[in-house]
Amino acid sequence: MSIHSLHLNLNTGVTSLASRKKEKYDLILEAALKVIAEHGFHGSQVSRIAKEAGVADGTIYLYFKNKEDILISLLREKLGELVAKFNSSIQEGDTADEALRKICEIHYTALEENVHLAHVAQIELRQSSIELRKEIGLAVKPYIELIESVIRRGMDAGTFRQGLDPKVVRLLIFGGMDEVVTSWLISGRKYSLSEQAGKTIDFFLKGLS
Amino acid sequence: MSIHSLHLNLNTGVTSLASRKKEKYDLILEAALKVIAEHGFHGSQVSRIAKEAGVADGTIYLYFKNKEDILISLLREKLGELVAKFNSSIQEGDTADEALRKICEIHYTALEENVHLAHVAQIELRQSSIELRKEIGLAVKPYIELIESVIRRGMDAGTFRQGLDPKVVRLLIFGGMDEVVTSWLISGRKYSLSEQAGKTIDFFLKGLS
Amino acid sequence: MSIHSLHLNLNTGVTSLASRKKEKYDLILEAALKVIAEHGFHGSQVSRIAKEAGVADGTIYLYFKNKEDILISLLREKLGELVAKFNSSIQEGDTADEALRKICEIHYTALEENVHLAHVAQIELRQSSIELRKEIGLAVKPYIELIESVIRRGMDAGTFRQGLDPKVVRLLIFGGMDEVVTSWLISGRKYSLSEQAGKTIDFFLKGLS
Amino acid sequence: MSIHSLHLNLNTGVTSLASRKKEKYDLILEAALKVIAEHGFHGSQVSRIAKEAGVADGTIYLYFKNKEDILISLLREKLGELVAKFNSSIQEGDTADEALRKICEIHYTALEENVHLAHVAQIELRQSSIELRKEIGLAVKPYIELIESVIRRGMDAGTFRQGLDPKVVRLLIFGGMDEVVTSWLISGRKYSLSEQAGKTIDFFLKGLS
DNA sequence: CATGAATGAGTGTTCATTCAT
DNA sequence: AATGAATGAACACTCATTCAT
Repeated sequence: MSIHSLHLNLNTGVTSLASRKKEKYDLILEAALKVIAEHGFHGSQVSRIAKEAGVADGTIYLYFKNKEDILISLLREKLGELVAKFNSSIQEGDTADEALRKICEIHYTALEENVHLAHVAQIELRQSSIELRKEIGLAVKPYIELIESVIRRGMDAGTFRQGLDPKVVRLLIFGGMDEVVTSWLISGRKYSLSEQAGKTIDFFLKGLS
Repeated sequence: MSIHSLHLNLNTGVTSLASRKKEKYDLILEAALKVIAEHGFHGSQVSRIAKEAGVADGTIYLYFKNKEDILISLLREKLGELVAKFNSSIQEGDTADEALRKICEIHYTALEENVHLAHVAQIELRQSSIELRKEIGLAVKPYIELIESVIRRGMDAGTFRQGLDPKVVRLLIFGGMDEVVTSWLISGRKYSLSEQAGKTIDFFLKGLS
Repeated sequence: MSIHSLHLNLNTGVTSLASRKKEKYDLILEAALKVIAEHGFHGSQVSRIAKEAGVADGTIYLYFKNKEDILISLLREKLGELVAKFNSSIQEGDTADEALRKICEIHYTALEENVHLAHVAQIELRQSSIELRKEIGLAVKPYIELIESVIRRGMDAGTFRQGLDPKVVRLLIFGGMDEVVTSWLISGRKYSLSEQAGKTIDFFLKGLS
Repeated sequence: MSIHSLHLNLNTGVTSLASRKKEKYDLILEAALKVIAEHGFHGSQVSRIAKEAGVADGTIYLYFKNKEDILISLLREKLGELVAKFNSSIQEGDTADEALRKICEIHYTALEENVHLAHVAQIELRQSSIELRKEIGLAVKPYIELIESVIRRGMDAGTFRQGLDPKVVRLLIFGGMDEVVTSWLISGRKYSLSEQAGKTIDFFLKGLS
């Protein structure tokens, strides 16, 4: 390392190397989110994301392995934030009903408030290769497991009836909500998504009969 | 057209010009189904589908407008068959419970028995352009409406409770089943899909509580 | 052979086999002229010419070796008609001046009266392969030689001055008229082409000085 | 690094980013000129031009919008050079005769000395689409207007006779020379083109009579 | 003679990724 | 670390021509 680079390091002394790295990393992810939401999956060339982020094409590859890595990272980061929000919202003392209601409300509200993310998560990211879809599955898993844990808690507490298979029910709940969100998006968001939470929970809790 | 030619058409119904045309049309669709299921959406070049069908590349374009048209046609044909199966299975006298149970059982069984179709419908076709996705939506609509009609029938007969919003419930039911199928596929089909129908219906009918 | 096709033969019984052949040959050429003039060189697929002529694609190949052969034949026929028109117009007793004036007038008038032919000859046929261009050269040759013969006649008669090189002058005359026609076409035919004949001949006869 | 390369570096020390960009731009144009002249319009695939220029296919598209853009640029550059040559050759004090003589001599000499250019300009470029032909027309226009200005100058000075229509005469002159060049090329260049200039001017100035 | 379904060679253009600077 | 010019593999689609009927 030369004196010149040392000098540069002194200049950036206030922000650590790690945080600078983190800054540009986030910059690119935010750019990717915006570009994909605006131009769709097929209109999201690496060069366009780089331009939006204000960096050179090559710079992308200093922070991400390849294009797919950008998408996977994007999902992981955003979904991680969402799961963190759930965890902080669901109090220890919540009943299973309350926890499930919160999950559904946060699910709908978070996507309603962040249409970009909703569009990318529900529409664009699903146009990806098998490898990417497996990664998406991994990223979604913690969320599905969160739902399962709530179901188990309800069954243990006697709030939910016995005989349910939590592995199947978690899918039915996640898939149901997922479809409601996609349908809302495709409709052109002509109604309030968060207002569907009541009906959704009502169906999940009491079923058809 | 004379009586004679009409008569001939009846006689040669199996190998008329129209049916030969139909044959090659189906041949290509079957090849497309196989190739997409095997090699994924991105590995399904037109030339590969042509090779699998045993026809020249150019022949594809005598039967389909473009590559996307193959996929749309594929979905329309297969989904049409499925909806026909539903309609012929659901008897007039069926209660809403029975009808919903049949829908779920046919949904799971049909996809379990035709893994190629399941793979294409659940994984590959979702990686398509917005235009294609709209077409898919149109193709799926009759099915979702079938579910809605069963819900309404149940509510009218007093089998299902009042206060349900059929527009939301139909999404929760379709989305739930859809997620179960996708999960089964991604798991590597390590368990029986059709055996999940009981638990699924149980949840739909009685809910969690 | 059925009675039906026999009946057809009776209908065409008045025209000999040769003339029927000739008829379809001409039919295709007329169709080609129309299609090329309307849709341009690149829009003139063999199938389109066949459709315009009311015959099957394959029928074209019973009368012409290949696509290029259609174009060459087209030019030969039409240019042949033109040269015949010249020859019948130019009287034995005409002076070279009069003959040249007639050539120019017929050249301009014929193309003005047949815009289709003009378009194909001046614009479309020049977009062809080298082989075709050589053929075009051969087809045009008799016409250029006609011009040369008039020049020689004028020099022999003393009407035209000595020292001219007929081989060069014939090119200058043909090229000049050709450019005037093309320019008129590209301009959108906003003025009368045949009215340019006077000025053209005036320049050819007296030059600039 | 050797003295030789050092020497070269000194020589090319002035090469700015812009000039290097210009270099590759010219490189591709020169390659296109050579390839089109050698293999004809239809044998000039973009990949062949790239190979001849020693660059990758994709590189072409960093400098040119598309294939047609290469041809248009080629014509504009080369014709621009030619017009510049005319302008610098024709002195203010030249009489119209002298100016016209120079135009004809440069026209013939320039094309005789650059057979590639001659071939492309006279034969290949004329096989292009209507859009391209319009571009060609635009590129040729300044040259035709140069001829017209000389004619007008001669008429004003009394060198050329009155009553001429400069708009028609410019076409007759340009078209005449053009045909002589094309004929020379098609003949296989078996005689000297530049030696035809005398006869050509002689005809233009004095006409036939 | 006539048909027209089938053929399959041929190519301009995009864009993820690299690497010399 | 950052750049961005250069790379080159990959692919849908057209259409002149053939040939079994």
